[in-house]
Amino acid sequence: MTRTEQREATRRALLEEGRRRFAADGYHDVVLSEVAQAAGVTKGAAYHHFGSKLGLFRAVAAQVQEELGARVAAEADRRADPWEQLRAGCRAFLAAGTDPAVSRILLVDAPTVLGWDEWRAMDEASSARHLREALEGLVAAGVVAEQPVEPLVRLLSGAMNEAALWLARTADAAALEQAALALDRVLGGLRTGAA
Amino acid sequence: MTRTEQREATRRALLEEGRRRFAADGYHDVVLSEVAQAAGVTKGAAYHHFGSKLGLFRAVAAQVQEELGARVAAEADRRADPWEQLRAGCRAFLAAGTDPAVSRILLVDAPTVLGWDEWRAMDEASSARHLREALEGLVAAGVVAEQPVEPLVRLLSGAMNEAALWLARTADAAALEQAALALDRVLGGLRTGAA
DNA sequence: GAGTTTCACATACCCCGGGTATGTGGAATT
DNA sequence: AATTCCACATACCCGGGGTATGTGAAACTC
Repeated sequence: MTRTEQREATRRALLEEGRRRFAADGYHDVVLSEVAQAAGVTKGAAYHHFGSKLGLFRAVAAQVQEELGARVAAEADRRADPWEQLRAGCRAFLAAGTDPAVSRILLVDAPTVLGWDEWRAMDEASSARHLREALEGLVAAGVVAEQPVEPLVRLLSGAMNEAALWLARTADAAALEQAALALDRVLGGLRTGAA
Repeated sequence: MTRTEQREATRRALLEEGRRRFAADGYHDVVLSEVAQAAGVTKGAAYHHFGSKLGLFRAVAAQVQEELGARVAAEADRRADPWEQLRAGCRAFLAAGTDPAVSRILLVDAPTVLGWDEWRAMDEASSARHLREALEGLVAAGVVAEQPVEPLVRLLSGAMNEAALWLARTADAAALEQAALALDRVLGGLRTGAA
């Protein structure tokens, strides 16, 4: 095995095992040497690749965040109408909350582990950006009333984050539909010709 | 000084210093022995009163939460109309986010330190309860469309939590008004005779 | 293709800080 | 006045993040 191959292999193994444990046990309860051992290497490898426990977490969170953003975007792009794209994206996000990797890592631990500012920057780079662009497009198209988009993005982002966490705890299948309907009503308040 | 007096005094001192440090530095970066020392006692006192570092944090968070709930309720009670009460309460909550004790302790650290379930139970006992009762009242009065209130509470609670954190970072005074207006639009979507 | 360099780790160690077990002195009880 | 009680103080343990250094095999040089 060539060196770059080996390097990539251990890096992936650490990332994978870290993701599994961070999602299951939370940042604080994960011990780095155990992650390394389960990945077939030692703690030294983890520090060589990620510099610190926080570094590994950051890499894991970034990966999960990217995947989530892609999933939401993909679901939105299956619709033609911009308003339906927004709705579909929101629903996809809510559904994604059932994945502990999303709920535990991204929504619960990341803000306090990475700090709120870095977390927000990370969120902005993926899922929040889609939300912002969708809203800006709707404002430009006159579907949503002219207004500063930034506060709106924060409100909706927070609403969905919390709702996703709530859904993750309530195994009720009907809850997802209820939350989606409630979100529809809330979003409906933004439409210009709101009925 | 009598014993119960002394007991209360050290307890209050620890609570006060802990609150200050948790708000300023975050749970992880606070070292318990330093809190105790600044409070004029030793680590032993802290363990005697609160059992663990987490115990102290729990007590601090509960206190902040209670204060916040009272503040929001007080602001709401200054209005007569139920709909205006809801708006006033929401605005008061958003404004409260500038206090690091609220933003850092309650909104950022508490969910991951106490666990999301305990955090939610705590939130429910104070601020979220007011929101639920307000919404239930409005539904009963026919102002808000008949629907499951639970998902709605989660959505709005999350929206305001995140918005409060955002406001805490943007020293802009206009931002609060923008966020309040955006919240008005979102809430407006819930009214039955929505215009 | 032997020697040299590089580098991806492994090994051994440090040390901070949460937690615990036990001591103590003064208030409360009898 | 003697005893009990209890709110702490003191001394200690130890898990786990971080670091400094060693090592062996791949990659490069001539």
